[in-house]
Amino acid sequence: EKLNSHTSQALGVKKEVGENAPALSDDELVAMSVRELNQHLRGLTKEDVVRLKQRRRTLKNRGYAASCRIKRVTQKEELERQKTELQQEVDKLARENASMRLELDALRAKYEALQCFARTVTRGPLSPGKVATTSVITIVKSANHNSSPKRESLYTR
Amino acid sequence: EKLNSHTSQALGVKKEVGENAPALSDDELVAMSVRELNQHLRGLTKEDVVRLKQRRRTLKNRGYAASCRIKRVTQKEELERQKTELQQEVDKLARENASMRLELDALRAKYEALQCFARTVTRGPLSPGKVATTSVITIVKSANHNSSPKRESLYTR
DNA sequence: GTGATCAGTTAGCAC
DNA sequence: GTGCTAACTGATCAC
Repeated sequence: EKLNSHTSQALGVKKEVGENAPALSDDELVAMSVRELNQHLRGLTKEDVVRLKQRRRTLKNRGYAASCRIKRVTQKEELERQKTELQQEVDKLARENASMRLELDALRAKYEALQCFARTVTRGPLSPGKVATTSVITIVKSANHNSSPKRESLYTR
Repeated sequence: EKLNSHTSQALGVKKEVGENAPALSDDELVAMSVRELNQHLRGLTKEDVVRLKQRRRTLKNRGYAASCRIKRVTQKEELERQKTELQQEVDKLARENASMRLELDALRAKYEALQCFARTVTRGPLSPGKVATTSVITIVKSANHNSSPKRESLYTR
């Protein structure tokens, strides 16, 4: 917005095109090496040398400020990116967690049912097998309705 | 650093203490309401009025710039805080996940062991009712190997 | 001397 | 007119 439209005028940099100074542009001046700069400094007033060096410094500073702002923005974006990434990981883990919990509950129920069945089988080797079969079916049904993990754990340990 | 040490001088604000202008300080001027300001404007040159208003505007802008920087820093800190929070949540969920996976594996092992046991037990007796019992076990067993929730539901319901 | 960053200033946008 | 913010500047620090 402010841009550098004024610096070359308001800063009072001389543009004596009649001399050996070929009216350096801001871009040229800022890109110049110190060696190159010194060549352009020949035949200039000591005051002009100071002014030109100061203009160069100011132009450099302008660039530094720009990269500073870019860096700031970049870092902020990076933070937000990492935040999004972490949030996705949280979601993924939470889903895994939930499905595992379901699986665990289901397996506990099945285990419990099998346990009851095994108990009845080992307890009554003399009684008719039809009774045992019927009891297993009943247990499987009740295991489906009972989905509380806490009470189930009493049986599995 | 630069501070406001120059503003009251370099900006050329008149401090005619001999008149009815009591030499406003920066703090006073910036805290003043428009109503109050107008009272202090009485008897001043139109030029001075403009200058004083401009000084007020500049002082205000100085404050705005400061709060803008504070806001920027605060937001960055907030982002980092949220990031840390999310990272902790990830760690917590990952731990839960790992322990559940262990629990699941352990339970699967126990279940399989019990299943083998039940199989051997039911194979022992020679009564005629065993055919029905064996078939029930077979159903339960196939439900175990198949850990997909969708297909499992076919057996548990 | 170079690069980075802070505080202050200015321009310009939005309300 | 008020508040905010991008760009710029000068001061200052670290290397």
